[in-house]
Amino acid sequence: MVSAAEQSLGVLIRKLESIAPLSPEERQALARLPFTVRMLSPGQDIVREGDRTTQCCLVVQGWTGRYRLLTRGRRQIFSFHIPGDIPDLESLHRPVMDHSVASLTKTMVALIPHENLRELTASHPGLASAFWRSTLVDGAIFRAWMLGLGRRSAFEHMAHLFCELYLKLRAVGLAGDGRYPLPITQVDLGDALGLSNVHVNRVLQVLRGQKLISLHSSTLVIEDWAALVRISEFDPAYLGLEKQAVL
Amino acid sequence: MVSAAEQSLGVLIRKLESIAPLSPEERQALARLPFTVRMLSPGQDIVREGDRTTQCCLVVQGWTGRYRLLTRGRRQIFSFHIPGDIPDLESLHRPVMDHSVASLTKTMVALIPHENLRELTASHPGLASAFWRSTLVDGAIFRAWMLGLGRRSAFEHMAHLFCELYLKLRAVGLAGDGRYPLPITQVDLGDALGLSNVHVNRVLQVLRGQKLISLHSSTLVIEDWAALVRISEFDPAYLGLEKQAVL
DNA sequence: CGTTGTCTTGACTGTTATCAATTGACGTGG
DNA sequence: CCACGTCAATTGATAACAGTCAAGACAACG
Repeated sequence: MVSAAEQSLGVLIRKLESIAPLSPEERQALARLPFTVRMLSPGQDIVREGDRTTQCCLVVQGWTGRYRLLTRGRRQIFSFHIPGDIPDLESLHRPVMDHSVASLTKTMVALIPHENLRELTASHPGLASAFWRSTLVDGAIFRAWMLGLGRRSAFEHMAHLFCELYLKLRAVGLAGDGRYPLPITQVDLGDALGLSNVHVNRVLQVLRGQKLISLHSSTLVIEDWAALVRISEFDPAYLGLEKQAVL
Repeated sequence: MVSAAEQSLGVLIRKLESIAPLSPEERQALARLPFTVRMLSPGQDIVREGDRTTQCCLVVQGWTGRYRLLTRGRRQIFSFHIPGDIPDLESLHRPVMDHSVASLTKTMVALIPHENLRELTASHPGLASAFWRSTLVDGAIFRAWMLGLGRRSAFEHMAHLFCELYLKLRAVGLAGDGRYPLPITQVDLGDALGLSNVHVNRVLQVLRGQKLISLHSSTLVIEDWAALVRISEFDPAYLGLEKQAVL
């Protein structure tokens, strides 16, 4: 049996190792972090726009997303966050949130006080640098999404997202063999892609019809990686991952 | 007569002061930076996607933008950068560019070697923090643009951008009195907003027709700030500026 | 076994893109 | 000073992509 705190530490280490190798001292320092674990059902806010935060939130199980709302029920999701991610890492330097973070699935998060993260990064510059690089990769992903929102068709945009998610999940061991769990609703997908749920549904049907992907019980199977990459003009450089054969 | 290097220092100091007050020591350290000045005509690339950089680029005069291209001539501009901004500051930590930076107008830039910036931030944590905050604000602006690209109408989105630009320019003394220079083409505006140039033109006509703005010889005049804020649901919190009366 | 949320489908609407042509502004050189 | 060239802005006509509304099917879960 693995305790929740051990699991939190595990996903965090796995994520950081996907950015840079960790020294034994760095691992020990991470192990001393106090993780306060919380379970969430889908659709619960973890932090809200306008909140002044004093802790960060590490995703341990499930998916979360950052988002903002507009009038008339419009929502834009800015990013998906998977185990190992710290969606509100920026709150360390800008404590007042300009957006919200919510669970998209059943989720386990571990809360870590800013204080402890500050000590950690002050005494371990290598970890500070890994956290910063992770923030910059998030920024690169924002730009990739902007390109999709502004200039790709719904079809290309969705194909691009599925490529991105595959590499992101695989980097932390949550995908492989051309498949991964996609535990979110079509509404969430639409709010990330800037599309209506109806249109998401139709575009998914085309992607399946063209044998690019298939979906069975919330598992996405990539049936034709090369075609997905081609039509969405996907170039993985922005994700900052080590080069690795894809399939 | 002000030398180009003095002018570079001036805009940089003004920008940093809009983020955090500077100590005399910090000013002196900034003054010791070597600025290599370059003049550019509109539409020239400063750094290109894929480049491995060894210096950063400070905008001294004119506007620049970050962008990426897709097939069929599609372009998405991710951000506008005005005097005082360092569009490729992130290259300090991720030297391989995942997008390009280009001049949008006649532009003066000052190049600063990474080396010198690293020395500067290592010996002046206050400056390091100001640079990071600036990077995080850029990230917040990305999210604001994503919201516009994904979920606002063209009309709302453009109104929102005009509000944002007013506050950004005013923060460094380049706007005031409800007006500012808007020296870019409708094509550039469209590539930032995810719209065709034709549609940009038509939306501009509506904005003028409703007496929200007017445009004379590349000067944008805000005729009805309150209405712009209302229709675009503009909330300036994300820009990280000090509170200040708007008009 | 019914309730609830999610997915799916059809019909229709609307925003924005595309294509093509014209007008306008500005700088240059004769 | 005017003719010309160039680039940006504007206009009109048409098409395409994606949204909205409404209803029904399906599936998970208590």
